[in-house]
Order: sequence, then C-alpha cells, then structure tokens
Amino acid sequence: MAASAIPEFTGDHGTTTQEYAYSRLRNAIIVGAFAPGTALTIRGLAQELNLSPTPIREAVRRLSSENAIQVLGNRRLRVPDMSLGRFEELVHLRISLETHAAERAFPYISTVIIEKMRALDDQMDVALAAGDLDALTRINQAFHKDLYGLNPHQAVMPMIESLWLQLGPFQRQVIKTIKVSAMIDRHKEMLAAMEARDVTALCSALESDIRDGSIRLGRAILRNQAGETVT
Amino acid sequence: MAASAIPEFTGDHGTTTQEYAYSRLRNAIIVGAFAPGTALTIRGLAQELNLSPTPIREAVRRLSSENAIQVLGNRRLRVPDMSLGRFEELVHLRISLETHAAERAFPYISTVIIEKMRALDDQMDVALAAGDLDALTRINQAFHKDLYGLNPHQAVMPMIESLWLQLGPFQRQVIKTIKVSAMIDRHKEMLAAMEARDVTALCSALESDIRDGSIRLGRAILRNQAGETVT
DNA sequence: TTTATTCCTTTGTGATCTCTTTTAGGCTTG
DNA sequence: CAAGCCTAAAAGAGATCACAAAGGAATAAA
Repeated sequence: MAASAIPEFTGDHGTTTQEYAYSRLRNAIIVGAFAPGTALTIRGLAQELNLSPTPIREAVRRLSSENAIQVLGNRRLRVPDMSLGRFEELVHLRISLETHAAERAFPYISTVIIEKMRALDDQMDVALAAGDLDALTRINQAFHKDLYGLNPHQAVMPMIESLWLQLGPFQRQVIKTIKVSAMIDRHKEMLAAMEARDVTALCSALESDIRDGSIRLGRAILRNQAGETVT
Repeated sequence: MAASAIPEFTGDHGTTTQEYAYSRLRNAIIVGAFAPGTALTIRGLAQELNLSPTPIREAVRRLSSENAIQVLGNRRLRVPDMSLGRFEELVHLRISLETHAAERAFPYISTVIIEKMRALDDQMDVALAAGDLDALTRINQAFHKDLYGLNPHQAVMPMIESLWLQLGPFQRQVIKTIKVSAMIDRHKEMLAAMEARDVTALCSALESDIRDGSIRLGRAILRNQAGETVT
C-alpha cells in the first residue's frame, strides 16, 4: 500500500528534500496514481516517503498553487474532483495554450529537433507495447515539451504543466478504461507538418491530438456518471 | 524600510499565518513593490512581517510555483529580471489567455455584471485622480477578474494571475515612468461591446487594452536598456 | 594595487515539539 | 430510533533548534 501508492521513477529529484518530495508527488499526480477526490494527509505522505512533515507541507503548498492539490477550508487536502464542465474547460485550455506555444515555438523548429521528437515517438510505441502507462504518459509529455520549449523566452510551459497535473488523475481513469489499441495520437501528423514547415497543419494536428486523446473519451465517461462528479 | 517595503492592504488574508504571508507577499509583487531582480531572504521577510520563517518559506514556495519568485540554485531568492523577450512573451500570453477567458465567459454576461464592472471602472477614475497606483492596479485587475470569473467552470484565472504576478514588478516601472494622463484603458469600449453582446468587439477591445497598456511602453523602455536586462 | 585564501556571519533546510483544530465513535437524551 | 453531544485520537500549523552551505570581509601574498 505504502510503496505502491506513490510510484517511484528515475528523474531529476533536485537537491533538497522538499524538491524530492515535490517531484515524487508531482509525478504521482501527473501519471494518475491518485484517483480524483482522494483525501491526502501531510503526515501520511511524510510516512510513505520516510520524511518529516515539513518538506511535505512545502511540496503540497506548491502543488496547491498549481491547482494539482486542493486545500479545503477545514485544512484537509484532496486531489480535486473532476466534473464534465471542468474537464471540458481544461481541454479547451490545453488547446488554447498548447496551440499558442506551438505557434511561438514554430520559428525555432530544426531538423535536429524533429529527429529528437521522432525518437520520442518511437519510444512511445515501445512503452505502449510493454503496457507501461506511466512511461507512456511521461514520454508523450516529453514529446510536447520538447516542441514548446524551443522558444527560448517561453513562459507558457509551467501553465501547460499545471493543466497536465489537473488532468492527470482523471486521465488515468480514461486510459485504463479504453483498449490500448484504441489509443491513437497525431504525432506522425505533427512531425510531417513540422517537416513541411506548415504552422497551420501543425496546430491543427496538435488540436486533434489533444481532442482525440481526451475529450471524446472524457465526455463518454462523465456522461455515464449519475451526477456531475466522478470518483 | 521595513514597513515601507511590503505595503499593507485591506483584503482577505485567509485564516492561517501562511496565507497571510502569501497574500502580503503576493500583493507586494503584483503592485510592483519589489523591483525586478530584487534579492529576498526568508529570514528578512519573516522579520518584516513579524513571523517565524516557516510560514514565509511556505508562502515563498507557492509564489515560486507561480513564477513570481525565482529560487536560484544556490538557495537564494530573487524577483525575476525582465528582458525584452520575456516581456513580449508574457504580453502575448496575456492576450491569448485573457481572450480565451473572455470568450468563454461571454455567454454568462448579464446587465448585473456590466453594472458591476462599470462601477469598478468609475472607481479607477477616482484612484487615478488620487494617484493611488496600488489601488489602480488592484481595481483594474478586479475589473478583468469579474469578467473572466463569470464562467463557473473556468480554470484559467490562476494562470492569468500568474502572468499578472510576473508582470507586476516591471509594470510598476512602466507606470511610474509615463505621465498619468497618458494612461488610457479600453474599459469603456469593452463595456460597450458587452452591452452590444458583441464577442468579437469585446475581444478586440480587450486585446487593445492589454497591448496599449503595456507593450508599447515596455518596448520603449526595454529598448533603451544597454543589454537585454532591466534592473 | 590587485588577487587569492581563510574565517566569521548569515541564511536555508529539515526535524522535532507544542498547541490548536478537526474528526470520528460511542453515548446520552428526547 | 434518531439526533445531538462529548471525548479521545489524529492531524495541521507554526515556532524553535541544530546543522550545513554559501557569502562577504579581512588579511596576506604577489
């Protein structure tokens, strides 16, 4: 229970304990290790990670400012619930923000970056075949991140990551529900548009990638719920 | 020095000490009380606010996750510097995000909210006449916030506020530099578009409001700098 | 006069301890 | 039988303390 709740992963955990706690919790949320609505306690998380409550509190505060964790009025913590309205809002925001990011990254696209992204896309096929959903999520995000990060002055990446954090807990429900074979992405289309240096086609493929990847499925699942809330 | 550095203000300071520290620091940054590049210390801020370092640390961590405060590798804190590239990126982002927010708030516009916003616009004239720049900033933000918050499922407001935080320290430099009489906003245009229920006109006026309010002035000032960096 | 080194001060970090609040469970009472 | 209350356990908040790392200043050497 303890070890399985917060998945381990290899990556940059930073230098301080607080950064370590932050990266562990952040990863857990973004890959969907916590279901929407899960209640969390600082002391409980501290015990799971074998840390004192102090760095956990700081990590939780950061995540609350990124809207990945809700701090309720009664001082209790929870992973936010998902509703149809909020879900659609988040997906629309993803499209707006990521399209914006792609447009502003566009002038910096090079053959080097296209090859790098193609390699990531290949890695996704491997992870898909292995059924490693955590890795699939992380590689998919790396693919998008590499593109948006091309713009050296970009300030949008932290906001996009906040959206990924907010969608993470629910996204996993979606991924678990559908057949893996049904998972299509538009990465090949995006790469082709990048090679053709066609910004319109790139944004169009990106929008489809986001929309296909979530909105249909999300709607289907949420519509089946009794109320507006999913747990 | 101590009392003058972090301005006091009336508003919701929350229930916990950490929330109080957060709202004081947040307000200080958003109204531009700290110049870009200012170095901060946790213990120093704690002394200024008569608190222990713990809640300050938590508030600072939250602000760092909103990109309002930079945590340097050597454990030092600073208000981020502004460069021409970053400034233009932030303004473009403001336009994208706030246009998005206005579009999605549009169906919820009512005469009640138009009147509320008109009242805020009137308050701005008062603050302008009184030369109260802090109030001017806060009322202007309340004006925009009232509009964007109409959409009950909106998730974009925290991101817009992150942008305001990032522009705050520099914005004050801009406001101090230009004559107060030159400060024009497009709020009347926005209100007219809202009354006419014209979403295109609203977004157009909003974009002008953001652009006129910052980009020309920002460019002029930053272009005059020797390098790319302003302090 | 300039540069490198050393020591002292300052600061961030994280664990612990105490205090207060909240919750949950069982009991009493209507 | 249900609703409200009381008590005990658990949790969050914040101060404090101890430790380690980073800066700055003073001194010595070139």
